[in-house]
Amino acid sequence: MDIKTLCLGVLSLGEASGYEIKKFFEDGFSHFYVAGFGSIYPALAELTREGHVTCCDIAQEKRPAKKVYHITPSGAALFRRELAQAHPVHRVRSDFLLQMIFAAFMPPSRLDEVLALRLEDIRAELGHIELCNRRQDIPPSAHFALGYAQAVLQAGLDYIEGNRGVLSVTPPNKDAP
Amino acid sequence: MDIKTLCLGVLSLGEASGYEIKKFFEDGFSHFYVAGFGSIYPALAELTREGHVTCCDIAQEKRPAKKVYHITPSGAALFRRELAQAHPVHRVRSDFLLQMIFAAFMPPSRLDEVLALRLEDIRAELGHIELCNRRQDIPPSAHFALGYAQAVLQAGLDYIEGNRGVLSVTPPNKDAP
DNA sequence: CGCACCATGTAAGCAGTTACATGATTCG
DNA sequence: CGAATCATGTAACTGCTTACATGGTGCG
Repeated sequence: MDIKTLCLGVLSLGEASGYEIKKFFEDGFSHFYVAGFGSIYPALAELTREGHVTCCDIAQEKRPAKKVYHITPSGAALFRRELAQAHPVHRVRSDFLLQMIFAAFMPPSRLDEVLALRLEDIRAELGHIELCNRRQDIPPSAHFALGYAQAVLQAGLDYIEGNRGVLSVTPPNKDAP
Repeated sequence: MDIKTLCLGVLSLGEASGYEIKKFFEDGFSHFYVAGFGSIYPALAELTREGHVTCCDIAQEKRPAKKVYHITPSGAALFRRELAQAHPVHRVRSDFLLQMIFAAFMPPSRLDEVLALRLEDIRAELGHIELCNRRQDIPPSAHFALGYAQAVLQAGLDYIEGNRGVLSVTPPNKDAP
């Protein structure tokens, strides 16, 4: 699923501008998909050229004009075809886990820092998801996706808290030796 | 962490050829890192030019000659610096969860297929990890990373099995209306 | 006899990120 | 008064994937 398909997906839920498409993913789905303006705007331009979406310039008071995109029947058909074909890939690219493999080459204080940073990130993402779960403008199945992300993040959090002990080669000295 | 750093990491555990570096990640760590030959070989060549690794041509009987790489002190220092700097990013890019958001645009049979494919992938990865966990040639902290991956995969599996019901918009008709 | 494994490398291509450019409004 | 939000876009860059090229060994 490339970014063009993703734009078609969001637009099949309703009209939106490029800016709003980015926000759609940022607010809650950022855990499993991130896209920048540098990808979204060119994708929308191409989809327009291909006739899969149409575009209306909307002037606004007290803020910049925006371009609102609508999906066309050809776009909707393309999106369904894409959904029917795509293999459900789920790719993880974790510098964190890579760092853990090589934990022995880090000073203990740095190891603590890395774990703290990861826990912080997980907690932030969990908070994000909780907020997003209250949204009414997303399809019911999106809550399934959010629940999945939540379950997986929580499992990671619990794992770190329960097993960080195995990383410290030198356990905190019990008492006077 | 780019691929050059990763190669330094593997070589700081012991000498290896490009082929063996790829296998190191493939056998067990493929869940959170994948690299192809097209990345590894050029990375090793560059590290050699920079003096961070050295290379010995080793002829073998009944199989092709291989190039065994050794890390140099400058390479080891570079790797430690990299470990001390890198933010522990953990990025997920899931077509599967994206497809779930838009599940309403898929025929029910296709939805079943997608879920089955995902469950299959998870089970395969869990099996992979279990095998790798028995390896003796990896540092103890690598088992922490493997355990993390295992916990997270298991949580995903349980979530799908426990919550796939919410995806079917049309519950099996109770009885005659 | 074909396929998988061992083993290395090059070159083209692509998807996405980062940085740059612009500018009004609103909030602390 | 600086920062964040709203809003769109281009261009360079980069890091990785894919395909191509080569060739012996061993298994079913």
